[in-house]
Parts: sequence; structure tokens; C-alpha cells
Amino acid sequence: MSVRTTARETGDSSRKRAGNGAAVGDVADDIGLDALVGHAGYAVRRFQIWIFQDFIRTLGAVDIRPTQYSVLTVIGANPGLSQMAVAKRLGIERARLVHLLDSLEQRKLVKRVKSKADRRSHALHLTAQGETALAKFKRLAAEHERHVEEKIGKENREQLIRILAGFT
Amino acid sequence: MSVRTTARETGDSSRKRAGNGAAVGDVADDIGLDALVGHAGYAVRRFQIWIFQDFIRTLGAVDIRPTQYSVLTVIGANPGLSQMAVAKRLGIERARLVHLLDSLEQRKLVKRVKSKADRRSHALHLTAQGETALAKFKRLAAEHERHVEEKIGKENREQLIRILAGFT
DNA sequence: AAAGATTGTTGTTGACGACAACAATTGTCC
DNA sequence: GGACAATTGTTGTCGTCAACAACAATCTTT
Repeated sequence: MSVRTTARETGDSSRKRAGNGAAVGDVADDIGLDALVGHAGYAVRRFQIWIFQDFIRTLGAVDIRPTQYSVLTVIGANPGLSQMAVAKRLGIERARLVHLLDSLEQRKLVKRVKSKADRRSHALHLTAQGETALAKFKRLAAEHERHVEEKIGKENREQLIRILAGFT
Repeated sequence: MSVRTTARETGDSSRKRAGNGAAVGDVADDIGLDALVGHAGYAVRRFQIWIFQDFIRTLGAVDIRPTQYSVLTVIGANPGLSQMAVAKRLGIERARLVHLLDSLEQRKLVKRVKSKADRRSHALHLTAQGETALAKFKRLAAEHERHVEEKIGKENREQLIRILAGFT
């Protein structure tokens, strides 16, 4: 199967599958992906890379990465949560959350308050500075979301969110 | 594996947006995500993690990870490609591809043939063993794809692939 | 032929997920 | 009430992965 070709290296060769049209263009030199098309995971991975890069770039001025943003958002919406609760909600290891919070606390965006109900745990809160900062982050995140719309279309973005709502 | 079976309890309550329905269930204890809902990137990230885990698990018996599969697929469809061409096509660093190929070559699935046209580059080919192995991998990948269908629905999967076709 | 670009390679850095072990604390069971 | 198990935050290790930087060998350009 698929033995033919002398195919010089970089060279195009193989008249490929014209049916698709366009595609990334930037990346696609013109090599036939064939079997890779139709794999949901591959498309999702590539899209996820793109969307994260845009997020990081758009929020670059405030130096906030996607994971940090999700942590701040959850704490902002649910003040007093324990680290365990936040970690479970976002699907990240509590060990990883420690470093994330160390960083955010160092930047005075979050504070760990010793819980009196359970002296093992910390109640997480945004600082006043953290609140105003998060408001700014949200505006930038909204801008990023507009980039997504421009990229895949307004309806497609909504479709996407609807389809994947179960994973949120 | 390692599907942590959520223990009860987050001691939060705070009933929030119940309108969503279902959701992951495993993850969502009941903490309001609020602003996180509506962010395409977050949903995509969570979905991508799920889909990769299923892929890795489904192809676990043959010890093939998503990136390895994509490399084999591209080489199988375009024999003779250079490492640079494969890397560019898949959007991975050529430095990273070196290790990937080292591994695949060690397993006798791929061979690097010195190109006589350009003595800097290697022409990549599947070995005979690699061809038959890839056929098996593709059957398992198809099974994985069926898992995706079961998870999000047949039409939704097709919608997804259609929406993200530009990134493939 | 000299200067510059490309290819494969090695190495480093940092974000990230998965685990394991630990002290402090709480919960449970007898 | 007290021994034992479970939970919480923490530290550390390991492996994956993207992003760079540097390098030797080899084109390509002038």
C-alpha cells in the first residue's frame, strides 16, 4: 500500500487531495495528511495549540497564562474554596496548584487564609488588587475570544462550546 | 488509567448555575465555573486531555502515542519525506522529531535513508514491519474514534472535525 | 571561493501531568 | 477515649512537550 513514488524530499510530489481546500496554509506545505484528516484528536490538538498561543499572546502584557487565569476565575467566583476543591474543579494536581498559588500569592493577587473550620486547609481569596486585576484579565480574555471568532467564525465558536460543554 | 474516582465533598455547596445539566460529573462537583464557561480554550483543553487519554489507553497495547501515530501516518502516506518536511507538516519542532524518530527507528518501524539529492537530509520510510504495524494502529485508532463518537455523539464529532478542519 | 541559509543534532529551559512520600490535622471505629 | 485510617497542603522526582540556542555538515547564492 502506498509504495509508489520516488518523491524527492521537500518536494511536493503527490498531487494530493485537492478536495479539502485551504487548510492551514501556513503549515501545510502541501503534503497529504490522508489518514490524519478525520481524526478528531489531531484537529483538536492543533486547535488547542493555536488557541493557547493566542491566549498567551493576548494576555502577554499582564503575564497571565491560561491555567493561572482559570485558577483566578474560579477563586474569584467562589471565594473561600480550599486548594483541594480548586484543584479538583479544574482537574489539576493539588501538587501543581501549590506552585501556581505560590506565584499568584507572590504577585499579591491571591491570599491563603488559614481555615478555622479545618486547620489543615487554606481558604483561597482574591486580594483587592487581585479583584481589579482579574477584571482586566477578563477584558483581555474577551478580546482573545474575539480572535477565536475571527478564526473559526462566530457560529462555529458557539457550536464548539456547546458540543464541548460537557467537559467544562 | 488513574481515573481518580472523585471522593465526595468539597464543603462548598453554594448552589450556582444549575441550568447547565450533567457536565463531566466526574470533575464538576458543583462549584460554579461562571466565567470559565464560554471560554472556548478551556473546553478545548479539557476535551483534548480526555481524547488523548483515550487514545493512549486504546493504543496502549501497542505502545503508540498520538504524536508517534501522526508521524507514522504522515510518513506512510508520503514516503521519502525529510525530517524537516514532516516536522513542518505536523507543527512539531525538528529537534523534537529527532527523538521521536530515534524511538521509532529503534523499534524498526521507520528507517532513515540518506538522501543522495541532498546529503544533509534523510528520506524517511516505513519498514515492512512498520507498514503492517501501522495498519494495526489504524484499526485501533478507528476504535478510539468510535469512543469519541460515544462520548460526544456522531454528529457532534463530525461537526467538530468540520469546524476545525482548517487546523489539520 | 566566500558568505549565508538549511538540515539534522544536542542541549537547556520552563510549563505541565502523574506519582510518591511526608507532617499536620481530621474522621472513624472499636 | 484512643488507635488507626483518611484528607490537606507540601516537597520532590520523573517523563512529556514546546521553545530556543548553538553547532557541524551540507547546500545555495553571489
